[in-house]
Amino acid sequence: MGLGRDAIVRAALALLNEVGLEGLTLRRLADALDVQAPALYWHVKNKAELLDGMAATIIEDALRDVEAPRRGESWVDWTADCAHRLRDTMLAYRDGARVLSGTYLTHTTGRPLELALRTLCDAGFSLRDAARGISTVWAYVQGFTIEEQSLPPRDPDATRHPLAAHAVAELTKDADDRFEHGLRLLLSGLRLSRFGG
Amino acid sequence: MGLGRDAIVRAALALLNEVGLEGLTLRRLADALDVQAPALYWHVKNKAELLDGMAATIIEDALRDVEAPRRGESWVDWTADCAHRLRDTMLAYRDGARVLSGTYLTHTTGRPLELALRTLCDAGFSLRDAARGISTVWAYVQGFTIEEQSLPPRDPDATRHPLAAHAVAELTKDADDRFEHGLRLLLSGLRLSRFGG
DNA sequence: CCACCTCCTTAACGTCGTGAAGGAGTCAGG
DNA sequence: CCTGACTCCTTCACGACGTTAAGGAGGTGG
Repeated sequence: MGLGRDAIVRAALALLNEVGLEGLTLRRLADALDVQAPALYWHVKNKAELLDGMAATIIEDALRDVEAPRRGESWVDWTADCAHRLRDTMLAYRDGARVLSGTYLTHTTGRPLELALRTLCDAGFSLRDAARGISTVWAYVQGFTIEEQSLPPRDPDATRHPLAAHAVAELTKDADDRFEHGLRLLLSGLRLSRFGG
Repeated sequence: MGLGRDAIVRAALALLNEVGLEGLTLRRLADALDVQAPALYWHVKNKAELLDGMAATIIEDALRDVEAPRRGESWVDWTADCAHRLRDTMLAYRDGARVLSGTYLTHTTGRPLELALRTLCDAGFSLRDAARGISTVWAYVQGFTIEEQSLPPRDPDATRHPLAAHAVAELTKDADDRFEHGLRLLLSGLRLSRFGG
């Protein structure tokens, strides 16, 4: 028995939901595991490495049971499904998106990445365009979710910037719809670019 | 004379380029200003507020001299220009994108936001669609640039995931082209959605 | 001359990530 | 059964961090 690196990462993710990224401290984590703080260093090199492990775990949880598109499922819907899985899993943890911040989509995602590339190539994309397309979707998902998990926006001066005031009101509700809308925007652009470009 | 909040924020941005976000400490910043650390608290409430000010300054620098589209300039190119300005300014500072991380596009950006909304509305978008479109572009820019400024990706196992290996090789060069490519994807999707949707 | 306000200093507190040294437990070899 | 060696954890300690409290120097107005 004892700790094990995986148990530490799981406990860190659980603790993250209680105290947030700012409050995630090695001592608190050690407390939650009934252990003294330096004990963690036997299993984990750094706090940075711990955060890396947390990010990898989040991505893995999100994409673990992604399969190749079913018969009749378009690559557009398949890709949208992956994007939703990623966002949902990030949202499942407080500051989840910021934990992934700066984690390349290639961190421990060999299999899902391979699957996505194959799916897009089968749909007629060159490998290069498939790679760029996936990377674009990933950037969007991450950017959107980071913002979504941040503090709400300040209200602009409604008399000097009336459109902005309405827009902010619009943007503070219906996050799910907004995500879906932007995602479809991106994917329809991608579909449009499939041949030549 | 003396410090002044603005001088502090400027010095912080300069220091950011030397030591990075992790190394940006109030004591070091105070040193750079020939002052003791607690002196900063006369001008700035928190370190958090300082980071907020840095983020606001970056956005302002990026969009300060954006004007309404010139005659003959399409809204697509105008929007792409704004996106490039944002990315370029973020890239001008080490960890620039992470500093903006979680800063809504409405932070001290009343005027540029208003301009963008007006431009898209003039192009035929509803205010709602204009707001969602801009927010989508912003999410993409931020997500892309955060990733761009992070550590390079790990190489996937080339024998188990051959496509992924090629894709990663593709994604580690030509960041400018990749950014432009994804941006155009997004904007062509946006153009497509202009009426109905 | 004195009181006040502004802006800075020095001292200090609690917390953080992390390193060094060592102690209990297990287990293999003689 | 004893003795190392290895694993995993403890205790102790260090330097750096953000931040607060108290107070001093400089100017300004009564």
